[in-house]
Amino acid sequence: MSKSNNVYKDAFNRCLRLLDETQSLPSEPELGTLLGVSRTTVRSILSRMEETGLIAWNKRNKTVLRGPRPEDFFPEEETDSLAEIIERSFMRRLLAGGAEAGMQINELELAREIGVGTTSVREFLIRFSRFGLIEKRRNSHWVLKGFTRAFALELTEIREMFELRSAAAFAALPEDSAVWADLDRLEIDHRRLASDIANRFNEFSELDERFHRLIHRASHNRFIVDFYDVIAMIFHYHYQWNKAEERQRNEVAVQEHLAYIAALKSRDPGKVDAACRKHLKSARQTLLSSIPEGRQAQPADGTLSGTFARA
Amino acid sequence: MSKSNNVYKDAFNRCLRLLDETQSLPSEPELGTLLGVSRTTVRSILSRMEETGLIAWNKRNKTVLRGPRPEDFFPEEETDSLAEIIERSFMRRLLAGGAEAGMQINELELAREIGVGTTSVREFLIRFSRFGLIEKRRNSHWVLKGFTRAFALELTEIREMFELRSAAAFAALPEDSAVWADLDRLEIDHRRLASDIANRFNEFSELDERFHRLIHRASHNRFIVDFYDVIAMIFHYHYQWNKAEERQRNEVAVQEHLAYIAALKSRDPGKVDAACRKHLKSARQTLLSSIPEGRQAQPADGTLSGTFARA
DNA sequence: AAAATGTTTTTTCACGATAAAAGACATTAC
DNA sequence: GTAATGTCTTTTATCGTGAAAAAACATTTT
Repeated sequence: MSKSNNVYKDAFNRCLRLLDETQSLPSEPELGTLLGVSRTTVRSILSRMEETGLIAWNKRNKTVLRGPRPEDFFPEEETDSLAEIIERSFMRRLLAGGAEAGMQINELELAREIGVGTTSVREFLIRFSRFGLIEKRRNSHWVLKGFTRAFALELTEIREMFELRSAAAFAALPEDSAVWADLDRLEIDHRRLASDIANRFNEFSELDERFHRLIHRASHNRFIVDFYDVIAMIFHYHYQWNKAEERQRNEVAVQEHLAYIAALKSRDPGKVDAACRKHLKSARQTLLSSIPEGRQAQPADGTLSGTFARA
Repeated sequence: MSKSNNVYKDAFNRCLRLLDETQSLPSEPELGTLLGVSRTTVRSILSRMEETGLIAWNKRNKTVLRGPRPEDFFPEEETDSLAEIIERSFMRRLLAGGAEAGMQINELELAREIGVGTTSVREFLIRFSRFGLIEKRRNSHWVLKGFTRAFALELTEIREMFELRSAAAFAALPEDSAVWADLDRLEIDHRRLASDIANRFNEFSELDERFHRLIHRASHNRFIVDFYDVIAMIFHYHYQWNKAEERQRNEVAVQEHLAYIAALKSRDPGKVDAACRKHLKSARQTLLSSIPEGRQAQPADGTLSGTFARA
């Protein structure tokens, strides 16, 4: 089957949404930049839009004939990249329980269960290994290290080290740096969210990532910036998984962020340090409380069929 | 061609060296553990040893008939794994010069030049990406970030953060921890090397890695331990590449290590911190001095054929 | 002539296939 | 009955192949 055309389908859907706003589409290169795809893909999109009567296309003229209808869109599930499909599938298994430290991961079986080739699974596992949750035995299988309390503690230890340093670097940035405008924008978004937290509390996770990435970037250190991928990934699944008291947790976090932002704006190293520490401490608590320590217990004779097999 | 049998060949060579020391070989499972391979591979090795008249093999009896001769060994270059071959080849290109920040890396061409399949190259690049020297453009090529001064500074910043913390944790380890014996052994090896530094200075890099890995392990943090892979990789190639004043540099480093070891043994946090800082500072200097800042300059019309192409 | 469109080439992504290596099961030896 | 050997099965490592997507080149339009 070689390669799915999800890049095309996803870009097509995004292009459809663009149609609502304008009378005619821009040039091919411009569309390419806008959608983040090559001109080859842009032309495929335009071809289909012409075929389905969405636009009239003649060279530079791309006139919108009608607005997009629901049936024009490709189904959501066809727009995901293989890597995303594998990651979701893998994480579901990992968090579903019954996946404990020490278990073996079987590439072939994982591939079969998800319905993809082994190569894609192998590449996924290699990429995923940097998150510290799995480990490769040379010439042999992968071993699951488990989403344990130890993992969470090690992760947060580094996070705190990195963020304290980044926050200090942030506060020391010159007055005319562009980051202060970014920070202002974030502050406004935080205030907006805070004022309607009862309804929009689930929008916090996106804001959270934006905020912390901005701070980490101030370190000007690629290892610190890259490490935030690990945190983001863990928190992403953590948010999906642990919905207990979500509203209240996020409400607290928004307030901590606002205090943290104020401290940064004051540019007082002591205040920054204190606000940063306070927020990181409660973030750690939140993460730790979501890890049931009792998960280690398991039926001793479990015929663990599936991807994760007893070692 | 599917898969080379380098695991077998490498294990065979190592097994040959074992032959020199004993009259008869141990059981198959035991040999497997000793060589770090499966019994399947052990049996292939024994088969060949029987065929070439090295041993007489009858079930449990594996009598050594003669010592190994040079022609019994497989050639060194056939014992390397594909991953090693690709890494060496890639690093040679990277350090050979003409490889600057911003250049594109072409999987297909790299694969052709090395004479391997694209899959292996892809997997190598994914694994290698965690070192922070290359970066992937989604759905497109890899970009070389370059072995620059900025890279070295970012690397050492993290290293210093991690090692200071690890060293402090090390010194706080209980008296009965096994690490103190490891440290004693390392101290002895350092003294031995110091006493004959004029001849054995090139043995330092191996000792260096052993020492720092021991310290990092005291952090009990997988991210810190794993990060040492980045440092080890960089220093590995750096040692091969920059031979200038190697003897003198290593001589200094050995003495710093000894002072560092003494500080750890004193378990005085202040002394540990000072000794660690001092050594890390000179390590950073060594690394920085080996990066010629002028490497940015390049002929403007360079027809950069090969793996790294102008962006 | 700068920037678009039209066309062709190259590269990336993903698969199935195959030999090497690991692992599991069955049998024999001590 | 434990631990080895002998045999068979499964998994991993690697390649070649082909479609999707990008990139390069050629031509037209403004």
